[in-house]
Amino acid sequence: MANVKNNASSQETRRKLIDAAGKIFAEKGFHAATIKEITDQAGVNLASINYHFTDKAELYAAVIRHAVSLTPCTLPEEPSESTPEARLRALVVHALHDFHDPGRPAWRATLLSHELNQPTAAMDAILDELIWPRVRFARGLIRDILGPKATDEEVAQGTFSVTAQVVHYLYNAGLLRRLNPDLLAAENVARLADHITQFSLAGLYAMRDRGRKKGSRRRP
Amino acid sequence: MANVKNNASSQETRRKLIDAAGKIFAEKGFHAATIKEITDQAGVNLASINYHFTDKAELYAAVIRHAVSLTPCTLPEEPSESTPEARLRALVVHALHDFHDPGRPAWRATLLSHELNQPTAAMDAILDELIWPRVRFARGLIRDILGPKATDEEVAQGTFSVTAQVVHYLYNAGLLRRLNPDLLAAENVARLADHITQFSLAGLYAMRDRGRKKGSRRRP
Amino acid sequence: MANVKNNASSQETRRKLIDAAGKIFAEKGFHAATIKEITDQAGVNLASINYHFTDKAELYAAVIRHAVSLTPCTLPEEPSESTPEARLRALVVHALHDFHDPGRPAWRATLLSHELNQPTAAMDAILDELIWPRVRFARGLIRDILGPKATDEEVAQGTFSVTAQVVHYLYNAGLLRRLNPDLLAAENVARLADHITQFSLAGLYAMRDRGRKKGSRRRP
Amino acid sequence: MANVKNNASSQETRRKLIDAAGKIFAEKGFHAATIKEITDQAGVNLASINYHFTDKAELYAAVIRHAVSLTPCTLPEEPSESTPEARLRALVVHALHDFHDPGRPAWRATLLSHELNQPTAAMDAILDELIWPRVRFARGLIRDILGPKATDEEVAQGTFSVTAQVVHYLYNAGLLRRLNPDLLAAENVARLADHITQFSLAGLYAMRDRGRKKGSRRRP
DNA sequence: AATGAATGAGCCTTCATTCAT
DNA sequence: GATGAATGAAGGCTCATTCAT
Repeated sequence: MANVKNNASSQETRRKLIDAAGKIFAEKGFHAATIKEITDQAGVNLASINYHFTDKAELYAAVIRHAVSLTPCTLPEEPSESTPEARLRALVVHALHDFHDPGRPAWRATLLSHELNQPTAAMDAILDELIWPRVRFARGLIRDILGPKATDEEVAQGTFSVTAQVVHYLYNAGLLRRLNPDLLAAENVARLADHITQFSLAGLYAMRDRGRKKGSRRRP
Repeated sequence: MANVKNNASSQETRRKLIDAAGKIFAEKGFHAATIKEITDQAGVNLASINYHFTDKAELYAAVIRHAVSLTPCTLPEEPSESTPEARLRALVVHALHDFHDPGRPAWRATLLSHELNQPTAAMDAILDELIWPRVRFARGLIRDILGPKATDEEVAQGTFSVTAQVVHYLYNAGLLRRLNPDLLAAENVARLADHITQFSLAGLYAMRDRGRKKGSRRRP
Repeated sequence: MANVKNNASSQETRRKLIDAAGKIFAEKGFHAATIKEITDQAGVNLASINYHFTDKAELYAAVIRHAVSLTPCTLPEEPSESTPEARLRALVVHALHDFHDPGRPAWRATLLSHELNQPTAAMDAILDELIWPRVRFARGLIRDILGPKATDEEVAQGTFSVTAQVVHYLYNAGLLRRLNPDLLAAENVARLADHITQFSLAGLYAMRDRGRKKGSRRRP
Repeated sequence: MANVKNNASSQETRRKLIDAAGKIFAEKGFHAATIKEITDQAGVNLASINYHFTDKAELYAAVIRHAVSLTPCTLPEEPSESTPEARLRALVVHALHDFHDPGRPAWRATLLSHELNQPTAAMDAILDELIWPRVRFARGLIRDILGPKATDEEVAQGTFSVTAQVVHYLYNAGLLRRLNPDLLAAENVARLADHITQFSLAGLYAMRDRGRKKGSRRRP
């Protein structure tokens, strides 16, 4: 009851604070960011943070929660009769766009990758609400592609390779832009998505075929 | 001049400071780490840092430089007549082991990934001495695999996908360990290297074959 | 004008605030007490204090005034023909009970002793309405006991010794309880009152007798 | 080891801080006192408190410890063949002078009475090193005066009455000065000591005599 | 009359840095 | 070269108070 303020103006201030804080935290990290910077950016009083969030740490947690909640778990729902290939491509495209969706605050991606790099208490929420659903979804899809004989380890390996490429794009964008200016250019995202899909499908099919050979050899 | 101390005991203090600082910086990041913590850990006087490194920032830079220097550019020198497959596997295995080499301070990997995530001025050195040589090496290898007709973009894409998997393993180890305890277990690193190699080769071959088809179609 | 609110609900809020404030001020002193604590305890809005009392300081003054008003100057009205001994005992008993009267808020005694220890502007009111009447009453009684020849100084000295014992009991209860658990036990108050009366009477008689001897010597 | 600084200049700063803090804490109490006030008064840097005492609270504790240590337990050692009367007078005079000894910081008495009124963790030290030795000493003396037949309760009661007068003088000096300007004047301390002694002796003798009568009546 | 929101002043504390020895 | 002491700048937080509704 103490921290639940329902007034409209209150919500507005909270929103401004979370916006500003998200930006600054993403730029500088938790410790280097100062609450004065944040409140200045938000155009509110310095003591507002304490009033609305008790604490700098609580504000940070709220920002993370907000960032997570901005990443709805609407995974691409292809008609189940679609080919696994189509579904994989949908997944890759969705992930690549979703994270850098221009409709979302620009700091969302950066902040989350910070948190992944140096987890705080807020990490659990991210894991539960953001990571796990996607991992499960991807595993299901990849199991479909690898076929019924795939072992759990093979599914995990395949998921690892696919998500690795997506995550690399998402989290190491800053570095990659310096290494591959063209590749990362916004207008080329679709081609990169194509590449990831094709590359991964080939890899997965190879896993499946090798599995079959092993299997047929094992059970002649 | 001012910062070059040649005394033996002086060098010893510098070494202790860099060791301690590396560990603490890796754990907490630059801002959250305090120089008192570092000097306590190093067992030296609090003023030593300013004496030997002028600055907290300078100490950090020195630590990064040290970490970089600890990562010599000894890329796997396979006989050039080896098959590209063998050379790719050597690259993957090398990268996976190199980063987590037990002969190096445990904080080296963490610190470098911090720096990649939130670059400071020290980033350029890392890029030049650590990243670029490896990227160039990988690109050369992948160009060999993709064949002479591969475009620059295709080389970059292939390199992206291969390095993505290695980097994912290296930087997101903490997260991955929670998602795939088995996959990341130390004793399974070799199998993961195998998987990455096979998966990537399949992907690269698919790129090559597609390129050929496209090429043959384009120039009949 | 401004501070006189006549509404019934208003008076109710004032009462709740004074009650809560009295308790908290007594526990922690003026500075350590926060108005949030007080309003929480009172179950009213945080801004109420400023609305009803203008100020934290004004609230404190009001609390003190209330505490003083709760200590009516009903001194023991023994029939004047009673022996001085009986009247002294009545005074001691009255003082011992009056202060810790269970019909009064428990914080009254503590708060007043705080104020005596670190006087604020409210001190004058206490002095005028609480202390002086009692001192005058006691002096009158003791003058009766010491007899007409007693000097003003002797009266003051006698009053000092008698009130010292009462005040010691009242203000240093916390400490005394640790030194003399038995002596301070509630059920033994009557015996302590007896003791104080007898002890003091003996002391006063000795003063009187000594005074007479001196006097007879001085005016032979 | 961390907080034990042995340098001469360090000790000097600590002394200046304790002096200033003692004065300010005595004037305003712990919460109302600000460390800026204290460091200004001491003529040292604001951060010195943290350096030497870690904390405002630790500084306060150090001040109390210092005040206690300034009150050596040198109780008046009258030749044991002295009359109890002489020894009682020595005790009273000693207590009255000791506390307000001009050779001691003026804030010592005030500070200790604050602490008695609102005990903090430092209270235990005061009790052990300051209060109890004196209480034991006084009880021994009063038992001598009351004679061998005195019960423990009688000893406690007698001690209560005697110490009440001393304590009243010591702790309520501020108030008493307004009620009895003459009585409390510095030049009259000796006469007050005389009065307390005589008054108390009379009270004690009365206790003794009453005890004897009771005893003789009880065991005829 | 009452309340939730907002504010600004001020306090304690931390910390990197400098100084004197 | 090394150390203990000192310093000032700045940060987070608390709190009494005010404002708008």
